[in-house]
Amino acid sequence: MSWRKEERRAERGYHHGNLKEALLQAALGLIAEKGAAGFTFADAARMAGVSAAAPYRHFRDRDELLSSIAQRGFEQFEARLTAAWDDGRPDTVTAFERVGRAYLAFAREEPAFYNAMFESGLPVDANAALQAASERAFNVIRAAAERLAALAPPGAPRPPAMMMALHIWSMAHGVASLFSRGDAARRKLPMSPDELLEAEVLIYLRGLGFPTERRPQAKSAEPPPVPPEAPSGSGVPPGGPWGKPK
Amino acid sequence: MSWRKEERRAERGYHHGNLKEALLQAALGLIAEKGAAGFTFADAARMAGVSAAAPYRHFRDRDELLSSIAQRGFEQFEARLTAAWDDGRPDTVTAFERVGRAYLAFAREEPAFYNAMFESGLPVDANAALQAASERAFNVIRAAAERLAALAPPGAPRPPAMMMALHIWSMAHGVASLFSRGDAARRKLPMSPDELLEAEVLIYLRGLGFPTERRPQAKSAEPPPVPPEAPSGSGVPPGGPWGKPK
DNA sequence: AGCTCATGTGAACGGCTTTTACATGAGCCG
DNA sequence: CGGCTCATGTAAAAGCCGTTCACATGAGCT
Repeated sequence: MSWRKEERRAERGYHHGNLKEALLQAALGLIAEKGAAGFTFADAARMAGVSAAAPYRHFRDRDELLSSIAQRGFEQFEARLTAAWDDGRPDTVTAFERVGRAYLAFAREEPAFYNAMFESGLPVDANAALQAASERAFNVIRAAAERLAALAPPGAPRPPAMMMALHIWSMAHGVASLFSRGDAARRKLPMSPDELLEAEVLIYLRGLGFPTERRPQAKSAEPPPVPPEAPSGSGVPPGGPWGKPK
Repeated sequence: MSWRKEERRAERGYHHGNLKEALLQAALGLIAEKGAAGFTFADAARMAGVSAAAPYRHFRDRDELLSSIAQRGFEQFEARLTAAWDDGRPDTVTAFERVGRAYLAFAREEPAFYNAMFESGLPVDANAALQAASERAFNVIRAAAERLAALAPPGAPRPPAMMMALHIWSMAHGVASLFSRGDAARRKLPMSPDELLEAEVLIYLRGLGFPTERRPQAKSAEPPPVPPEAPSGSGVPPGGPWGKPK
């Protein structure tokens, strides 16, 4: 197999042709394997079949490659959250929970992106484009929270949508960081991270007085009536959001 | 100032006397400054005034030093959470929220420990002692949740204490990670991380049907009556847990 | 065909981690 | 007190990484 390098060189010639992309892909794989801390610029170059100095033609330094990956991650993240939200269909609460699950799914299925985005220790404001991408992703949650806030039961003071969005974000991020990723997933739990987060969000929404049942809503007209008997029993499946304790 | 090294050597002689401790302290300072990723074994040695090879007499490798710090961190963390809980005085809900604030305070005031414990990327199960220390810290939250669960309003199904503990942990960790530490703290927020977490926990507890007012409770006898008018107004300060929207 | 400039190479520097052979001296034993 | 021993520290070296620099290559334009 020692002809590999020469052959690769012969195949591609002196110039790679698409090195930037190849480096991003290589780095993605390496980060998925060994984490952002273990990832090495030289390794990525080797994997792409170029010398250790070549990457510097495309990235100022290792950090810039990392933050490029983080930026892409935020873009894909935004796309997945947007798809999960699906403009609040079929009803706001259901869609909202789907966003929560999408958050966890992303953390689980794209560990490299998630790592670069949230665990690589690179400063949020290092790159203006990065920060913007991060904000766009958050804005999906924020917009969803706004729709949800608009459905708040009348009478009670309306919760600020921004606060709700931050709360949901912190729940999803907390569960993902602690229980849903790599080594952390090895902590033994009585339930899956998905179930854990779903219950958490349901209880939270109930605390805000929302009906937490899932059924189609009027488009955006009158909010469904809150059962007058007591919000604590409103529409939650029997046993509450956490199922029956055995 | 170039006599410094020789003088230090003269002061301490060939043997340091307390190198292990000195290295831990040096590492703590370095991690606080530059994060666990930027921290360097060689730097710690330099700071302690010894050669780069000396640390290997006390730690198998860099990771072992890191996990020693994480372990100490979990011990101090446990102590602070235990103090905050204060065995549920003056009432369970108040004490519970104090635990939440203690979580954030620790993340803020001991960034080096927090970093080593949660952000250094070292596997949770690398070290049995580390894992045990981590579990002891979590058990404080768990025990508090158990006391809280015992106060659950009668009639409704009782929430599993373990689940509550995990929920609270994820909220505190999410807020700390996203908003309360280093670079992340630079995200602009409409409220302080402490307020954010407090509101989050209050809403969550209300979602479980808990009275979220703060007033002395009977020792552990009958839970205070839930005002029959509506849990959504029960004891929460005017404006709800989030203050008045302006 | 010739030129130019983006892209890739190899060598070199300094720094880090870890290992190895050797140095030192604190504490114990006789 | 004298000598031994072993924990603790040192210097040197190997191997890796990030980064820079002068130089090579060849794709695309004129």
